[in-house]
Amino acid sequence: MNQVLDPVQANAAYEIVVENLRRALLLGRFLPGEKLPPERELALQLQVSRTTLREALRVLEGEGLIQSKRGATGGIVVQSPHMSHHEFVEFLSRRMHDLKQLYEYRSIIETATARLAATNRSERDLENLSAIVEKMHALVAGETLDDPALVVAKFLAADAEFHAAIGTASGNPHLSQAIEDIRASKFLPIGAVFSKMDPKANEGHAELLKAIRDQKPDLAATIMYNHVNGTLAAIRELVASGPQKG
Amino acid sequence: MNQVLDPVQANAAYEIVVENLRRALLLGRFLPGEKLPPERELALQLQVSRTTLREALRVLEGEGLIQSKRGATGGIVVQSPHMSHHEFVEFLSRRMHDLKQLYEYRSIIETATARLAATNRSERDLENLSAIVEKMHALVAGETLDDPALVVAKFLAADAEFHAAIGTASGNPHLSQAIEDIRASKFLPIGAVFSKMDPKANEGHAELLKAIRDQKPDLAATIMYNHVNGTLAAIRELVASGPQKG
DNA sequence: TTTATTGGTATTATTATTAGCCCAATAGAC
DNA sequence: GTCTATTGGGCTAATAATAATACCAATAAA
Repeated sequence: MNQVLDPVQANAAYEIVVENLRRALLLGRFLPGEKLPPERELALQLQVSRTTLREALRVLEGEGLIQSKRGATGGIVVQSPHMSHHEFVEFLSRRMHDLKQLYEYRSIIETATARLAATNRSERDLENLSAIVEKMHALVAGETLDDPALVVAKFLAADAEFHAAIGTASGNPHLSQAIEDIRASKFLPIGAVFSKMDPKANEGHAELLKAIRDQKPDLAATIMYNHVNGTLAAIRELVASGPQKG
Repeated sequence: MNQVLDPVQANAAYEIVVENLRRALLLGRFLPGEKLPPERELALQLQVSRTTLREALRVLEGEGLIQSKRGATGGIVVQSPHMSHHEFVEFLSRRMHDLKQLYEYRSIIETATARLAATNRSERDLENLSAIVEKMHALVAGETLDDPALVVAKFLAADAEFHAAIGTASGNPHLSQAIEDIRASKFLPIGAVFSKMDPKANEGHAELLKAIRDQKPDLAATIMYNHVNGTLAAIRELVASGPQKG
């Protein structure tokens, strides 16, 4: 008999915890500077022992995503991403092939989702989407008031929420899941290009919401297509212009 | 802090093995009547202990997918599916809501994949696809010679291969993965409706191959769309007509 | 009858995970 | 300044899952 079956890799519990927490961090469910729940509470929520949780935390600490501090005001603090412009461009150009494939996939998924959402959206969906768009608008408007890195992080978290909400509005859980998976992909640096394209991206969101509210599937699909591929174009531009600069 | 994180479920090793083997069986990598490799060899391939493997085998035996026999000519024998027509219709109508969502998703994924494949296919891809179509043609032609249930199983395995090959031809691994995941979904009974629609489905495959060979993306997409939704329509018909019959 | 091949079973490590306890640091309350 | 509450850090013993190994039982062909 041929060698038909791949070895199974029995994931250690702490590895699963790492993936779980990393996903939450990448989706912006915890912002830089914020603290995660105390270890004892986290262990309860995740239903693992504190030992196992701590093993996972050491991994994430090694990756620079979190940092632990002892004491009454201590805790598990989320760190902000830390790549220099040069490192980031380097990272992007090395991953360009994978990124193109990921964005091709993302474009397919999210375009179809937007189209469906325009048909199936409920009033509740529209309320959610409006609230998120307003939140992003406020963020962009008040940009100078806060730490810029934190504003970007908040904007990205809201952006993730927005796309997730469109997934919900589509009514198809497979699409929702796919959107979240793409977003949580370790190599999807939607984030760091946003300093360049905040206003435009936010306009796109407002247009998209309108198309969904007006139940115009084709228009919603077109806007989403341009939105996603606009991000990819921005990445390409960055990579093309980067090497000369730095 | 709000209850933001879901409990992790540390999958037992034997559970992962179950999923692995079940997926292989659902994808038709082992046909009914065939034997899996001996336990000791399987354990080696999967890189788990024989104890763990056997635990997994007991689960699959419980599900009626395999059966173990001792002795020199014994082994782990793959069983054929065993639902009666009535049970099957019952199963389908209970799952109709999930099925609609799954097919909606499948339609999106596979239509986009066919479109890309028509552009990106290599000569090697075309050879693969031709070989599979021919194999299916031969199966349909020689239908009376063999056990009909086995012919259906072989046809389904080839069908899975065909769709997977289009995924490969698209050049996008995310789409390939999605296609395989959908196919392996426990509740996708592509299988049992095929006794009704063999010839038509096979014609669709030939047309699709032609469109991909001629590099006509829109045509390939249209054919795939009709192909997938034709299957769903067949399921709907079955469910609609079933209750009166049985 | 022998022998090779297979699944079935039992025993004993080894390892991962849990549960529980106490220590060390930190900052606010008194 | 001294408590006190809260946090992460570290240790140990118990438990459960998994692996490793050996041997038994059935089967059929040589």
